[in-house]
Amino acid sequence: METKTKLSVTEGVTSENRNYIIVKGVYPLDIPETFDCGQAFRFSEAKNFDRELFGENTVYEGVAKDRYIMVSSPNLDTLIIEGANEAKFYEIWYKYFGLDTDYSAIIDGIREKWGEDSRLYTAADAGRGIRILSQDPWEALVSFIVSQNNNIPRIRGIIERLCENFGEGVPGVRGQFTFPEPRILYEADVDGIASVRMGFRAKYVFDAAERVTFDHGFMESVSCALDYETADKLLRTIKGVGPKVSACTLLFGFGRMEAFPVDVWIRRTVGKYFLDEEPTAIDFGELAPVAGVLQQYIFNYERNSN
DNA sequence: CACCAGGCAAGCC
DNA sequence: GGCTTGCATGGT
Repeated sequence: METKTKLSVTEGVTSENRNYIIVKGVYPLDIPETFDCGQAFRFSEAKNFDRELFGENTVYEGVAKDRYIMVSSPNLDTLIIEGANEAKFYEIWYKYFGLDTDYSAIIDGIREKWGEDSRLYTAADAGRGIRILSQDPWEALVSFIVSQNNNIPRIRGIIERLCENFGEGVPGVRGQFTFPEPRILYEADVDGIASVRMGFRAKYVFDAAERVTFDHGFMESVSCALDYETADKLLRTIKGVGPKVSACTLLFGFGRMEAFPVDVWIRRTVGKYFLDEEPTAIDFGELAPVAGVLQQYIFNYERNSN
């Protein structure tokens, strides 16, 4: 599902002397939907932003790949990023925002396989601006360990405190921090990690930090594993990483689009989508390689329709 | 004040 | 192997 349409990138500098780019041809991409659907915890709506550049559109800000950016999507075909030039866009953000994947083809595929009146197509259509972000694997691993038996607002708070306490300040911006390196969290020990009020999850994050710090090939082994099952088994040798956390880490951090995280929402509603099939035995057909995208449409739709 | 939150490990049988 | 229970913390 490689994307075929060409993007057009315009770059410039704001009156505040910040780089920006305007990318056209990104259809379908919706920034608020993408950052609010529970896959990333460090981007939030910006209150102060350059109205000359962004107008009255909703703007999100945050740190990814150790860089601070402000982003908006004035329509589903346009992406504006402040804090990047064209070279950095192709080097970092093109992949981060999933622009190498043809989401129109996925949504068309859903309509063809399940029909226009199906609940799955309704969910996909409603969330058609969602994209699976390609996040840092270590950040994704820790974030989804923290997510277990937890709610999204509190997950965000915990991750924010973790970065404030153990990350590094991003040069040139106040109050923005990088995600802490494994070794820093290992050295902080369980008590230090627990100080950001993540409760029983601190010992799991410590176990992950210890593993990644001292087993240098670990993340690479997960990344390079030929089949999904091998990567999944490796991740689950970390304490606190079960099927759900592993699937989310592989989907959002390692780019394994075939991962299908089964959480409470999926378990509760799977029968409305797939005729009482077991979540682990769903027939995705040709869409199996991107089952994670379908999962995200369902998660988003069910969570918002209450 | 119970109950729940993008689950999991440990302890049972 | 499958099923039950406790878990830190904060929001409703």
